[in-house]
Amino acid sequence: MSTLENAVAILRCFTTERTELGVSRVSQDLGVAKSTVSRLMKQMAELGLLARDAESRRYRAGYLMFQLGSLYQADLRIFDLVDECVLRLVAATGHTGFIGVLDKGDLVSLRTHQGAHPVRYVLETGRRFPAFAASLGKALLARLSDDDVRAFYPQRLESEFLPNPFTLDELIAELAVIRECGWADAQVGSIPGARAVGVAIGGAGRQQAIGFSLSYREASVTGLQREQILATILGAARDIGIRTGDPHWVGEWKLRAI
Amino acid sequence: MSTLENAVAILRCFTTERTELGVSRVSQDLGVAKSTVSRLMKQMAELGLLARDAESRRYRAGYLMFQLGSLYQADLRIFDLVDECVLRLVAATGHTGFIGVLDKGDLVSLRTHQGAHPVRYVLETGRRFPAFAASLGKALLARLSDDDVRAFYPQRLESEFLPNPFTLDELIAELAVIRECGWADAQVGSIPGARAVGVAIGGAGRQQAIGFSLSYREASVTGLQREQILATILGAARDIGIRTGDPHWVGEWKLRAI
DNA sequence: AACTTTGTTGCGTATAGTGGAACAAAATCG
DNA sequence: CGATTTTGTTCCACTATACGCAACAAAGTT
Repeated sequence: MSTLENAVAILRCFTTERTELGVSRVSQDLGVAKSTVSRLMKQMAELGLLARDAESRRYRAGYLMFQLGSLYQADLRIFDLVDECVLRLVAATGHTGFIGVLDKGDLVSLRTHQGAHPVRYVLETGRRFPAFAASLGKALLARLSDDDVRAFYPQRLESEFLPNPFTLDELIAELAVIRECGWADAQVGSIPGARAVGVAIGGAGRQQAIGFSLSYREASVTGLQREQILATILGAARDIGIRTGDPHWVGEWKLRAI
Repeated sequence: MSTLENAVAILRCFTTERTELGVSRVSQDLGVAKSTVSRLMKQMAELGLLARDAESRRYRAGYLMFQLGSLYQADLRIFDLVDECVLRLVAATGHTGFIGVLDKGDLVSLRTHQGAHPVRYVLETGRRFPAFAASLGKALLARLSDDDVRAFYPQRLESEFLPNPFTLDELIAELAVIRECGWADAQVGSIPGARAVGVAIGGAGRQQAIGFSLSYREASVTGLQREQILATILGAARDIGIRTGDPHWVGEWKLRAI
């Protein structure tokens, strides 16, 4: 395995919950020799990727990480808009909001805003799973060509997050519908009665699209409320889309019943 | 040079202004063979550190960067507080705010909030320079032991950002004063008439301290206003310090005339 | 004081990364 | 539209680098 792969793997060991890690821990998590991890983390600390607590001898995130994060946002100016928008929606509806992007066929979670409702669907930042198993994943996939999507997956689509498997052809058909109406919905994980609606927003050029979704419990939402949620999301997405010059949102879109 | 060093060097080539870069450009910027850069950037894109525009074949920041950025903030919860606080101060006073941390003897700029005043002191994120040449740099240094500080620098302190050089001993003496009163001031860069006041805030444990400063033009600020600025900054810093349990701010501090 | 647990250092080996040059593919230009 | 520059990839031989193992050191536990 290459040095860079190892370094990234080490960075991935850190989560928003586990913010301090020692050499041994990382070593056994990754199945890499302690010596290797020791040297590598030391080097990463020298480069600013990590910072070391002198007492506990454990590592934390380094300042460079922050700078890299700002870089991403500077590039993807949409993110600020989406984040702010999701925050507003979550405050207004009380449901949980997710923001994510596509990496090949996977959906990578960038941020989640917890809603006020007692039942919550927690999804740690950085978690990745098949895009076809989530609403915003499908919304993002719908922005790609069918051929691109086909390249990602086998014919049979299954996942631990999916209650019942379906076929690639069925997905492609669903994506066509999503392209028409601008939004996707899906069951959340394999939680019964939990659903989510997701949309995707791009930028002017060939900028990478970003998606967000709102999850709610089917039982605690009336049909009317559901339509309101959808209308709000679509309105918000359109707002952002127009501001960023996303061709998908400047035109008209067809309505679809929920 | 090691792979990791090269990779980080590549990441450093990106700035908030130059958000898209090609292989050739990076290659000559770093003085590394094109072949090396080509392979490395490709690999970095596969790992999510970079993202590639299929058309222009150039690279941008990848989603992983964002996650790493969130990680830093999750760890350094103070950052949110400071950022929000600086934003408020900038809005209230119209002066420019800087946020930064210490890396060895260098001050690394994490974020700047532009003020409303016509004359602005722009400092790109990620820029680093000697900590002794800036107000928040000195405020951060004051939290270290004299020995630690002495280890960073030679006896004679000079920098392009410093109007006239001074000695390490003088710095140590100044740090002692800063420790007493809680804040530092300095001329901004080598701009005549531009000054800044800076403070540093830590956390409960041995968390890395973070600093911020407000810069203003001496001519456009009366003595009274200057005192108000200082009082506001000190109050804000104390608020945050108490919330994060920073021992430097929970006690009393002595007043010092400006 | 014995015993985990955790991090660092040497060392031989083999792999992974390097620069140079040749090649391919765009973009630029006359 | 063909010539020329610019830009990115591939191949290859060489070497440096990063690897795992094992011994060691250091801190925390019992």
